[in-house]
Amino acid sequence: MANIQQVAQKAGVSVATVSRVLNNRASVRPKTRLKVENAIKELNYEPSMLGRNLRNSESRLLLVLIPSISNPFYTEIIKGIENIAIINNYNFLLCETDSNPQRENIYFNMVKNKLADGLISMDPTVNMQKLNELAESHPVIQCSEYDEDGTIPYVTIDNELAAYHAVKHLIKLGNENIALINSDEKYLYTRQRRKGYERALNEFHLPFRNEWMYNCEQLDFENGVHAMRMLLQLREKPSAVFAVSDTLAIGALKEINVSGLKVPGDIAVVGFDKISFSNMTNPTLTTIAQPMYKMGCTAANMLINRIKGNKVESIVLDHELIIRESTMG
Amino acid sequence: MANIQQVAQKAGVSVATVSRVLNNRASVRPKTRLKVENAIKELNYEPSMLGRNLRNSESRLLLVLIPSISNPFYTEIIKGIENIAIINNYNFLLCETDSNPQRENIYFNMVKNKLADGLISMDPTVNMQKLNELAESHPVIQCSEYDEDGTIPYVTIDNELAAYHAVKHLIKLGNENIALINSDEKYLYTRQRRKGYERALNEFHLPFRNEWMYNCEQLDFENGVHAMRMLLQLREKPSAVFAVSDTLAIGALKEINVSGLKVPGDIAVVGFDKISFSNMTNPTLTTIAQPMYKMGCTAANMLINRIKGNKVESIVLDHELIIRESTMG
DNA sequence: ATGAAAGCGCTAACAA
DNA sequence: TTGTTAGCGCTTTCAT
Repeated sequence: MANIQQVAQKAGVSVATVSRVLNNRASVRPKTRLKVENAIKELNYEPSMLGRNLRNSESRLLLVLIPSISNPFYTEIIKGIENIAIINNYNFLLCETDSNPQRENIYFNMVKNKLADGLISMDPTVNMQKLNELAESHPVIQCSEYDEDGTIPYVTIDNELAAYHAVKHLIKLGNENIALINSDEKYLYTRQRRKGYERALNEFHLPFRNEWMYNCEQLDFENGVHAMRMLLQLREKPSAVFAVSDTLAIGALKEINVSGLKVPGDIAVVGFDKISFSNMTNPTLTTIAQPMYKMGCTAANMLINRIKGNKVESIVLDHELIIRESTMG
Repeated sequence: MANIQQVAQKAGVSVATVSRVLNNRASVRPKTRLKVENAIKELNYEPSMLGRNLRNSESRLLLVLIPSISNPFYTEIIKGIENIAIINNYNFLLCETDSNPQRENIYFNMVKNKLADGLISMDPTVNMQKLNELAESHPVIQCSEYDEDGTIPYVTIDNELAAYHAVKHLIKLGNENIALINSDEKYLYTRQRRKGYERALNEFHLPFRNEWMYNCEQLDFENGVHAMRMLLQLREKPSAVFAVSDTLAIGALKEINVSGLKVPGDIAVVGFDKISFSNMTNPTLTTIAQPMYKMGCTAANMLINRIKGNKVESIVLDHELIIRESTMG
């Protein structure tokens, strides 16, 4: 593999001139440029980013932390990040942490070791202390889940308001007994969405029962099935369910179906996230859409700004209620 | 940010000794090692991979080409790759090509530019000529889809045999009119699976009709719905459907449901891939499971071997028929 | 417009 | 066991 030296030699110029051609600097005579370009072609030369990166002390690589790549929630956000990254000539590395601190550490170290120029965390299980520590000396942005007390800039939606809208929608349809299938209270968004749920119930003076609030450890299908099974065993069954993720809601849908009840006739269901599969269920799922793509773009832009050394402010984006069959008689 | 020089100075040793400590070389007196370790701690030193990588002329980064990260088909394979990568102290970059040649080029260039040490392609739409070209001078492995005529090593399953098994299963259940919802014939796996379908029909002397073979451009839900709609409009309807992907099959399921027919009572359905959602449908989906995780591990091991300069041979892995509700009365 | 040379941070060959 | 030094491939400053 040829290097810049050999190109310079073959073209009969200095390495500095070759570098100038490579970087499209203006101050090169067209004739010289041509000589260099020919040499590059003849030698099949490809510049090594290893040398360039060391010299410029940058890697042009961004890290994106997610708990699991199989979670469809993240796909659109990632596309947004990718889009902005590519426009700005950055690459990005999708880092699956599996909520495993060791994995997390690998990626934190990549930033510290200059293998990456910055990091976007979308992992709600991330070690906040370590993340804050990293952010002290390196560019870090949080996307979706964030630390209320920390100083790391974030992009998110108003989770409380979104939950409030979802529950209000169910109330307006005439439901009075509304259950909440929620995530673990250790997550900020869980607490925020519960608040929104409670606010809607209070506003309409509806009954509030602890047994209608079910907390799951994971946001997956099985937990949705299980949660719904529990709710259906209650003496006083809910007539509507708000699940804080579509996968949970799809699990609930399945269990309602299995038990012989109908959605939305017997029980209405609202999910959260508008994952692509939420449109493939039977019935299709009413859900809260987050502006995923925009969120990804915003996060990436914030990070790149950070890397450039600029100050960036946190941003709260709008959500939208998507009404589909699971709440339409 | 401190560098190796400053550590050496603070510890009162040479940079070579610091390097030895960093790389756990044996020939360092415990006392000296301690001095260096203290200096590292005091200065909060983190070695720069930029320097190390240039010196070692390696990036320890692997590229994984996929058409779309939102395709659940790839998740388990990726986990396999990740696992092996981490064990061997490699990182990997998930590269979404969107079947866009320009994107593809970015990633090919990363390998040429030494920003990545090798590449695993899982993209059936990849430009085979360019891939073969790259493989001439750089480590490349194909996973799942491959080039029959090329010389690039690959991991895959026996697609023809898998399709044969799926169709035979439907035949054994008493089905005689079996439709095939297939992908585009430009893909090798499409042609291979069609062959398996035809072989099973031939073996049992079953009718073969062109109108029962439906080719889709994309393997998504909407195409499955559409394909099934076409099949249901035929005068002679099939009593069973083999779809070459679960997302297609789930679309077919939906359409059958909408049309008032029952699965498997009226029409039995078999999918392909065993994506996680195939277990969440109603009824659950009979499908062909590929050893995804193993496939990923195998591909990664092959690539790392390639990078080390070893010769590697292509590998064909076993598949498995997973019988679930969509074919069980 | 072009070249010479320093240096980014690290590893390893060689010397001591 | 430790130090000295060259050099990985590139960019950029300073001369010319």
